[in-house]
Parts: sequence; structure tokens; C-alpha cells
Amino acid sequence: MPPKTTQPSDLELQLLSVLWENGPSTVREVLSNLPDGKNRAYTTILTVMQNLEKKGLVNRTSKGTAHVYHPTETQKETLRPVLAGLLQNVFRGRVSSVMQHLLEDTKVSDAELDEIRNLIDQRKKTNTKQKP
Amino acid sequence: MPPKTTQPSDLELQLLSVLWENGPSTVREVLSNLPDGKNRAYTTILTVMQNLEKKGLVNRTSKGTAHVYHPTETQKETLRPVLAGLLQNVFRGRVSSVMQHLLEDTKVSDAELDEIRNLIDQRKKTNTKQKP
DNA sequence: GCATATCTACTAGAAATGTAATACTATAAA
DNA sequence: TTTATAGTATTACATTTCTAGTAGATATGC
Repeated sequence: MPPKTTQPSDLELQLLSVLWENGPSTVREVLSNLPDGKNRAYTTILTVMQNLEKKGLVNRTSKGTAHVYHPTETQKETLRPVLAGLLQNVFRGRVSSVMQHLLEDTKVSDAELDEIRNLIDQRKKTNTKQKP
Repeated sequence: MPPKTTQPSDLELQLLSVLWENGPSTVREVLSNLPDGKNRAYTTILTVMQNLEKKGLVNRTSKGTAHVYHPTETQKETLRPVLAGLLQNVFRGRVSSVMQHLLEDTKVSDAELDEIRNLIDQRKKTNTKQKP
């Protein structure tokens, strides 16, 4: 069987996002780059990193005395089941509904809107090619 | 202070989604309409509904011997903090990134794509009006 | 009236999650 | 070479989440 899909928790996802965003990082680096501002003890982050390793979502190399953690999966791979679950169980598979809620309460720049529109257009093309 | 934002768990969100989708429902109705196919005991759902009530996210009326649960917040209100957290802590505020991941591994109909594009266009108009 | 089905209330408990302290280890500084 | 510093490993624990059993109430069928 495939290596078992271990779903990361919210905090685990947050730590992973630091690794995806900033590249392989030490515990201290992760700690000082948490996207939510929340204060946490060094060892809290250490523990969560160790759990992530048990789940096989990160591995580590040494850099002096410290450990540098690397994600083992791409952001895409890890997020796929997470988003799929949310989409199915909360939004009933309607991507447009997710979008609606996201747009409603978020500041989105024109540049980003354009980017999203490009994504849509590209996808439309693919759709047409696939099932004309 | 405001009544405290109690963040619903994944399963709680799923149950709420049934109420939003199908309207006020009994435990049994919710149980037989869970979007994930998973088998659960009747009392499991009952307990979660009761927890939702404690959190103030549902209330109930009687219908014969059974209770009919009603969401106390709109889908929008409840989902706002959930999505905001995900957006900030995992996607760094980039709605386009969410979109990208969602589109990548989901079947989306042309109709839905159009709908999303409409949302974007509308939003662009608002953006322009707000900060020209 | 009594058995059966269907609820709710209450209780319980495993597992996951988030948090951190403590103890030990290896450098770096003095 | 002792000492301070920064790191890891190990352990612990409160809370939340998910799960469901059991007991008691309430109708329903016969």
C-alpha cells in the first residue's frame, strides 16, 4: 500500500508552510517565522517538528549542532488531501463557493485578481481540450 | 467582550455544513447526510451536536420526541475565521495560491469556472471603485 | 397493557494536539 | 579548562476531538 496519508494538523501545516516558504530551516528559524504571531516556547516547536518527522513529513540534516528540517513532500502533495477534505466536507465540492467566501472577507490586490483570472482561463482551455 | 470566537473542529464543520445545505435537521438526518461517507454511531453525531450547542453554534427546537438543530450563525460568519486562519497561516494571504492548489486537483465544470470569473470581475470593479 | 423502536442524556475513554519543563550534550568564550 | 550558551531528547500533561456505550424517557403497534 502507499505509505499512508498522515494528515498534518493545523499547527503542523503552519510549520510546514515556513519550510516551503523559507526553505529548509532550523527549529529556531521556524519559531521566529511563524505566520500567526503567537508566542510559543522553543521546545514547543521542537516537539511539533519531531512529530512531523514521525509522520514522515520532514527529515533533517545537521548543521553544526543544530538540525535543519526539510519537507519530504512538496506543498502541493501535502495540501492536496487537506484541501480535498475541506472542499468536499464543508463546501460540497464547489470551488466557486470557496472562492466566494475567500473573496468576501479578504483584501485581494488587482494583481492577484488577474493572476486568479489567468488560472481560470488556463483551466478553461484544458477543460475544453479534455471534454469538447 | 464579543461572545468569544469558538473555532469549530473539522467534524463540527462537516455537521454544520449539513445544516447549511439541507436546512435545520435532526441528528438522524445529519447522520445520513454526512458528506464524507464514513460510518459513525448515532450517538457520535448526537454528542458532536451537543458540543456544537455548547459552543453556541447551533440551537434546537423540538419536533415530536426528537430535536431539530439550527445553526445560529450563517455559513459566512462561521467560515470567515476558519478560512482566514488557513489563508494566513498556510497560504500567506495569497488567495491566488489557494486557488491554484484547488484547481490543480479538482474537477471543476465550465459553469463553475464562469462563476468564479464573475466573482473576480465583480471584485475588480469594487477594488477600482474603492482605491482608484 | 406490554413489547419494540427511537430518542435524549449522561458518561467514558482513546487518540491527537498543543504546550512546555527538565535533563543532558556539545560547542564557544573566557 | 571551566563556564556559559544553544541545541536536542525525553517526558509530561492539559485540552480537544472523536468515538460510542448505557440508561432512561417516550411513543407505537398489537
